[in-house]
Amino acid sequence: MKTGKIATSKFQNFGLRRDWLIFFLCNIEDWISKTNLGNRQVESLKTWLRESELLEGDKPTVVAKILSKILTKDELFVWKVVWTNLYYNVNLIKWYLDTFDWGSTFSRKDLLLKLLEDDESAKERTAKNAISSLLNLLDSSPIGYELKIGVVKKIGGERYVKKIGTDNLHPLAVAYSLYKAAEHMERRDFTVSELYSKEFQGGPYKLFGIPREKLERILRGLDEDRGYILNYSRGNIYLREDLSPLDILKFKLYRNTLKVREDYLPGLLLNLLYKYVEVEKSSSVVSSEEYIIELLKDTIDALKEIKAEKNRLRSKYCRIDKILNCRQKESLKNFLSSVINRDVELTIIDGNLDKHLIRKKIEKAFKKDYTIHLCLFFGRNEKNIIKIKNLLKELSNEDDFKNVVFVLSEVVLDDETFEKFIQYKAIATVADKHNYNKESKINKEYAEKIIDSWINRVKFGYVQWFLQDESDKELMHHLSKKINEELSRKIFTYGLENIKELQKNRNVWTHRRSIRSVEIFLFANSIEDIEKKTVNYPYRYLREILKDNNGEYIVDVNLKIKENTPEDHPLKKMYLEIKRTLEKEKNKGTFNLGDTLEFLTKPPYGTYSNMIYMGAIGFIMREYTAKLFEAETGMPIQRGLMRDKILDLFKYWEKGDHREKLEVFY
DNA sequence: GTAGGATCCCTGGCGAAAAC
DNA sequence: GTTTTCGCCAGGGATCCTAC
Repeated sequence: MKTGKIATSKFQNFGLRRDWLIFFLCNIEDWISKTNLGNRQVESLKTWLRESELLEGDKPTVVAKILSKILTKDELFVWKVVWTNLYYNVNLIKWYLDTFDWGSTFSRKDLLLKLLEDDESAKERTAKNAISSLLNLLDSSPIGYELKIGVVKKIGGERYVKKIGTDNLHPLAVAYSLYKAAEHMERRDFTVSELYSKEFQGGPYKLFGIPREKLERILRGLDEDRGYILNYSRGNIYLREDLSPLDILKFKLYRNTLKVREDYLPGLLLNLLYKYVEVEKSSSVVSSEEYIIELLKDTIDALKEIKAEKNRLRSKYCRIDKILNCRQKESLKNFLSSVINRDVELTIIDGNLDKHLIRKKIEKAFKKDYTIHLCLFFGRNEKNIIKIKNLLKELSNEDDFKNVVFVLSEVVLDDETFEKFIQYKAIATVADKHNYNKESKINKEYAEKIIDSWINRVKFGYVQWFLQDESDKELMHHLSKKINEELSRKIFTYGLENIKELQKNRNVWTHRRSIRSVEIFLFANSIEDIEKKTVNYPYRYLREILKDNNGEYIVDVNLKIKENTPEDHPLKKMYLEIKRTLEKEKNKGTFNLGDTLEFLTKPPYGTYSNMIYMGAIGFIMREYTAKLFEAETGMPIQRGLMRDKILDLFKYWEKGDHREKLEVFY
């Protein structure tokens, strides 16, 4: 490792994020050409990958190639290897692990002050950048929130880190950390006691905070594994001379290929056996024939029970939407809507359902007219995918579903994943019945992790989308941008998203009431007036309502829409349609403004309560100030009252409240 | 020695969230 | 509703490294 400086800005303030590493490991040969990260992010990721020993120059290393194969089976193992490598290559990580004790909590400020104290040459800004990278790494990767090497929490205005540690260490992760330490310390035998000393350079305690008792159990297990990995006796660890850290990774890869068989050994059965073996070891009872028959009877009963439970669960979880829990559904929704300005409503549908059931499900799925309606479909195999594609082609062309974005994941829920999920669920249920609470909990977690890992593959895989007569293939993590920039405009043809500059800021799209936005446009006397009132963020984006895509105003100085403005400009279109609709109400007596203008909330307009739409309606309703009268009082609707009517209008559209206040006449 | 690319570091704009 | 603060991110200059 390079000696000296701890503080560094070489990570550009970014941490190594889970999504980044997964994306890299899924595309190790061509990740640079496929990535949509910004230039500084790529620079940061490259640095993290080099320091993690996954890149050499711009080429993936053997370690990267092995980890890419382990990733889908055991993602946490990958992070343990990365963390181990970072300790030896990044002064900042080494400093963090060497300096702070397990179990302690410290604020961002504490970290900064300690860093400035320990690295006197560091400038404050550089130290801040370094801490920023470290916190970002802990906050956005499983190193922090799953391995609990630093759990980041915001208390009040400040971020705090709690260095908790984990005892959930794979034996081979322990072995890897020991062989890494051996490489750096140039010796191959250690004592457990020295692993727990402050001076030891790495090892499973320094890196992961594993309790001694748990570590000793893992070491005994490794020793009993025919001494392939290491020998352990009475607190002494002897590593093999002919093995390197890389060999441990190869061993893990080999184990993974055997894992399919292991998975079918029911965990509950193993637990039962361990339990009996422990009893036997601690007592002086010699196994009798009867005892063994009794033991086998119990285990065979357990196997039968698990088998029956599996059959029951296969029908219970026959549909993908039943397999996913709320958190997993939410995670997919957040992923798919990450950069979409409008709210998104998502429904997840199993493509194997009958056509009429699918139709019914979609009809019930969406509650609001102004949101993006997303239907995410999953299949079970390639043949299935072809069938679903044909179905979606048909549905997307139907009039009832012309505003629904259909998305089909090309990553299928394969039999292997499904069976593993069922296996763990079945063991958990049986364990629960027999009051093996710990086993039940562990197996429930395994089942969830199997699906989490599959969701991960889905997120970085391809999808086929269908909207009206169009369809295309896209990486799922690009779909959100595609919807925001293209598909949303296809649904809301006269929505304000058609003004490109308005898409640049999310705040103005956030669902909220904004009296000021209404007032800015309703009360203005001239364009200068509007410009003056929209100087500061976020209001400055609102003036774009009055511009076209070339940045030219579509209104004259007196705020009249120019004659030559194309009729498909969203604001002009809304203005004309409102005019046409209200004209019809002239001489007809009292009418309800909310009902009459409700068409604006649906496609192709998609009006809802946010800063830009409230501003736009404020602008359009200028025309009717003092021309409309309130039914209840007979009073003319002047500016102030018009503002209140507009606020009521949005409330009525949203919640159905205040309808009576919207009764008006000409 | 020099050119050009890679890396390191500082600065500041912007958006989102928190505080007022 | 407005102002302030914090974190994310990019631009760009300085320095280091490497190939010629």
